[in-house]
Amino acid sequence: MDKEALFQQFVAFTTSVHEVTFELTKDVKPEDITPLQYSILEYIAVSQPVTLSQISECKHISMPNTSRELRKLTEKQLCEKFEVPDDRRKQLIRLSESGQAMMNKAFDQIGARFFERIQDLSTEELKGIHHAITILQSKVFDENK
Amino acid sequence: MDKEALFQQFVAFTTSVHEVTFELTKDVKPEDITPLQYSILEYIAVSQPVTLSQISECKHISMPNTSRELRKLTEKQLCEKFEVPDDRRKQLIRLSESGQAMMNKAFDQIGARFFERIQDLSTEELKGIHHAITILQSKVFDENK
DNA sequence: TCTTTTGGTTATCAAATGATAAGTAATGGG
DNA sequence: CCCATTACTTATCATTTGATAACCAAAAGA
Repeated sequence: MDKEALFQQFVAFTTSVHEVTFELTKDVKPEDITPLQYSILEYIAVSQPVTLSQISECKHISMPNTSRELRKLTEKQLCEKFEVPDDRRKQLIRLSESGQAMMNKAFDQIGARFFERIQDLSTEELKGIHHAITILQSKVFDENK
Repeated sequence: MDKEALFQQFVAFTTSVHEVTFELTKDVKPEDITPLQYSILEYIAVSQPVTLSQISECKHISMPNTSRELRKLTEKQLCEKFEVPDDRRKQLIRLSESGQAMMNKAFDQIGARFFERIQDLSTEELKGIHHAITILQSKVFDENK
């Protein structure tokens, strides 16, 4: 097995993934939201409720900057902070109703483009894709190395 | 075949890919080079020789900004511009020797991390991965939809 | 030839992001 | 109870990036 060739293929593949996700998500970010803020909202949408520290760590943003962006997002009424009873230093973040609506709309658009992209594939092929993703996810892109 | 579930899996997968590529490439960008400049160099490295317009289009950077970043890169002696005989408006960009050396070093580091990541896998598993990437590349992440 | 288009440049400005220092309040461990 | 640590905030500054206008020269088309 030629590992070097596999690496080449891997690099080309990740490039394609970045390019395609760019295509799928472009223009879905609503007006007056910065890319960074959108990516934070995306993370909250998937993982809520989350703490500031979690956002900071997972998105690789320093705590001061995370705090700043989150203030802006709450000012825009897109998410809300809740105190957590057992540790009054922490705060749990959730999308607000309008924030949730916004992200639902965004995901709908992305989904529509995704379905368009796979529309011509047979059930067999879709199964193959599901299987391929499962393999890669578990063997190469798993978080714990 | 539940397309909705496949979409969920797809989203989680692309997130993992972004995360892993971040881990693989972090700290490989040499001092005094901005992220944007690094990504341009990466593109040149893979696709050289390229024109300014190609960089602009593929990396989604406006021509003025592409021109600016490229000027900085040539000032840093990391790439070189060549005139193209049959159309004197165009310029072909290539990595300079030191630019090539820099990118080789970066790719070596990334490769080392990649190999570490797959070191415990059997030949069978590696073949499976190769196959999985081939499937996804052709059916989902192909450029022409 | 005249005009339009293409490929690229320069200059300038605004906005987004990153980095750092300093501070508060709550928690937890001795 | 004291001290260190955690979670988060505020303020400030530098850098990076994005966006726009105005420009030049070569090429291509009528």
